[in-house]
Amino acid sequence: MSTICVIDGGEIKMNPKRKGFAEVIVDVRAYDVDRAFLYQIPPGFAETCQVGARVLVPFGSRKLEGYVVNLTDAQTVQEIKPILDVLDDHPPLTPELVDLSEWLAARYCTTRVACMQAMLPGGIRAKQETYLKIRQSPAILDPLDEQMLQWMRERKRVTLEQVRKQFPDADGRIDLLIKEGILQIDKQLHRGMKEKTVQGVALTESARNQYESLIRSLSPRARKQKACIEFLYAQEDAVPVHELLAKLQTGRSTIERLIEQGHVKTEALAVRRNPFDSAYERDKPLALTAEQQQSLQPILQGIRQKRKAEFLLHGITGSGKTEVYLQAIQACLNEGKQAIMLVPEISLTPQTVERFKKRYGEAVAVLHSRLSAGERYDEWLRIRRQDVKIVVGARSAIFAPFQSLGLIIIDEEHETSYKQDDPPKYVTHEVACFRAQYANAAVVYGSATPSFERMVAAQTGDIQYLALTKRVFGQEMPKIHIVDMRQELQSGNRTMFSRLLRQQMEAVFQQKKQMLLFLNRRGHSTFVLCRACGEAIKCPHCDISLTFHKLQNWTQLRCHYCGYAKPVDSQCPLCGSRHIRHFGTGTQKVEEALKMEFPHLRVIRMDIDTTVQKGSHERLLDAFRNKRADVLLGTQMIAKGLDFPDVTLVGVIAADTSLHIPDFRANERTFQLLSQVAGRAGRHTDQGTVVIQTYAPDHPVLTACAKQTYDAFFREEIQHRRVLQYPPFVEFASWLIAHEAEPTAASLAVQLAGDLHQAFAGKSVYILQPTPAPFPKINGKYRYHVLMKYANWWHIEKQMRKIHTDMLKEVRQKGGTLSLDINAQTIL
DNA sequence: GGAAGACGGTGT
DNA sequence: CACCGTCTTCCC
Repeated sequence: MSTICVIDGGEIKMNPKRKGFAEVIVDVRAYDVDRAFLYQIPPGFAETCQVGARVLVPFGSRKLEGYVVNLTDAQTVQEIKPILDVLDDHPPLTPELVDLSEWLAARYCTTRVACMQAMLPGGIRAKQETYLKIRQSPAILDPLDEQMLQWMRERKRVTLEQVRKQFPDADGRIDLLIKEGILQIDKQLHRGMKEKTVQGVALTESARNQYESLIRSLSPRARKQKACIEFLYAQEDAVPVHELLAKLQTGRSTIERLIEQGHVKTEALAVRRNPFDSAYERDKPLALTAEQQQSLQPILQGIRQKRKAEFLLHGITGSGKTEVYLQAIQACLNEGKQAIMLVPEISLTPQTVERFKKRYGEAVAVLHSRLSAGERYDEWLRIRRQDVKIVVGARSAIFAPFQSLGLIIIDEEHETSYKQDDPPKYVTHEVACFRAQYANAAVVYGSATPSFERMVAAQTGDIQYLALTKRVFGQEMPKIHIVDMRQELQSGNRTMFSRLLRQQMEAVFQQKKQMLLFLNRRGHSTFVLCRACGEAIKCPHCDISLTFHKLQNWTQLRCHYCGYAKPVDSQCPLCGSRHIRHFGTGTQKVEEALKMEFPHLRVIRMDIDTTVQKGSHERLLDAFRNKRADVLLGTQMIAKGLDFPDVTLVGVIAADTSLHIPDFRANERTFQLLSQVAGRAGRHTDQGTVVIQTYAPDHPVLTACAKQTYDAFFREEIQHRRVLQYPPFVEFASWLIAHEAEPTAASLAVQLAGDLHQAFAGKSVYILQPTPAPFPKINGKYRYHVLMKYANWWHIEKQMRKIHTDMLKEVRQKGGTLSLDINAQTIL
């Protein structure tokens, strides 16, 4: 792959008034150092110390890494310390990404470094390790201390961390031993990830110049040495030493002799840690259907035009979205620009990667969580050097350091994984918009069940709507049955399998096909449901399910949204039935029931319990794919991205569980989820069957799902959102306070809510009552949250930032923690 | 985040 | 007033 490597600063401006000072953000995640510090640029670093460079600077009494965010001519009189070192050959951050980090920090109310760290591959930064050494071993020692010292003696180097882990309650004793001079701490800064190198060899200048005479001067017995020199003479660059030795069938001593004599020199050769084991056969673009063609055309225009353009590609499963992406990317490359392709981590399977590798070969870099730190770093470096044109990756690949971006694709746009859940808690599509604006690029959102946010934007014309309504190979969509579990109960079927599901299962197994059994359970927040009428008990104000709380000696139903609370009903408030109970069936329970009722079936269960081990996920899926089981039973994790040719039946045990999650998006999510699961059935030859069991068969989500009518469902549901002022018509921010003492947590939350009320009085900002968070106690800390909604973040940003910093101080001081989630995607 | 100074309690 | 644990401050 021959690409021109353009790193910014490749062309050095011959400016006589070169800026002599750098504004640096130090690599410390704390709010009071979240500003630029000024440093002198020593003449020696004038060329390398550019915006985006990673530098080493003196900071207080320490040396720290930091990032240059601006170059200036300083006017200040105060003493300015010099930069100590520039840490990379080329700045790891582009000027665009430096700007983006500033925007991100403001948008998501976080520190600048947190944003920069999110943009860089983990492991690039230096890591400080604290080692513990034994200075002296006194004869008389506390037996516990002796035991610890013995353990340390048995290994060469131990970190403080390791000792702490091994001896959990030894903290105080370690401090004491240090003070007594028995132990010593030794802090070392380890340089971050580097390129992997192998030893390479080449002829030295002098050997090359005097080649003829050198050959002649060799003893006739030194045949191998001669061969070496001849081989290296024919080589332009250094050759990895292991390759040379293998080629010439000789050992290390040959080459070492030549090195000693000064004929051969060694040099470190960078090698790529390549995560792909095989070269892929290349393929060609497929012929497009008329619909695909119609969708592709506007995207191509969008790539060519000189401003940002956004598209929503709404295509049913099997309608060939990926081929549209691939051809759009081709057009982008033809324009000399680069492309980012984002997919949810879960669907970043070898098959997905293969599709891109086959079309674009070495021009593709892949970034996902299963790469080793080294592989990830190398892939990132290939991007940074502009050696690749395309990145396929999960969320964080949105920060790929490309310099002329032409296209960003966000596939399965509606997936929740596009929100990062630690700071900066960014929403990927917003980052995409920033970058597209900056680079005048096109953004394509793809989904079979688009998020309401994107649909509304399409309606208002902010993004262009493109639809794929037909399957490429004309397969039938699966047939979806909704089963009324209330009737099952009435007819005396008290099991968790309806008669229809049972019957379908039998048929599937007789035909030696396979099935997925989906248990739709999320969160442990239990809601209360009437098994007779199918109603979940909801908050009278918020249209959100109430959550069942068990306190010491009484139970209560609570609204996590507004704080409304009432006692638990013993009978249904609507129909008076006593068949009322709180829900929460686990996968184990279903597995037991399956074994009881279908003892001959081979079941694979996939949930958090069976997939904690690394690689177990793949192992279980492989076993199922190889037909070593008839049923794959699981939660969300079996809903997405999987493609098993022999699955003809999908069963959903109880759709209600996700329907009644106390979140305004519950309906949207349930529809997306059920559509996704349904899509797992009959993807190949046979038409698939889907059986969805529910206590609320008339619920609009379920009727829409049965008919697969996304548009009608969207039109109806969006009305509720508009009336109740939920996103996308407003935006949520969610504050969370945690503290060991419940009253403190509660009072801090009340104080926060008070501050917010005061700051935004008279503005169209709604602050909801502080309530216990959905998981009210985690790790011994009581959690309270305060939700707020507003129309435009930038109208409240300054005040929010102030409240955030003030409150953070207050909460920290009292020993608690505070976190803030801007544009929260859920109110849980 | 973390070192260094300020602070405030305790003990001879 | 030295000593020590904890809280505050400052870092170009």
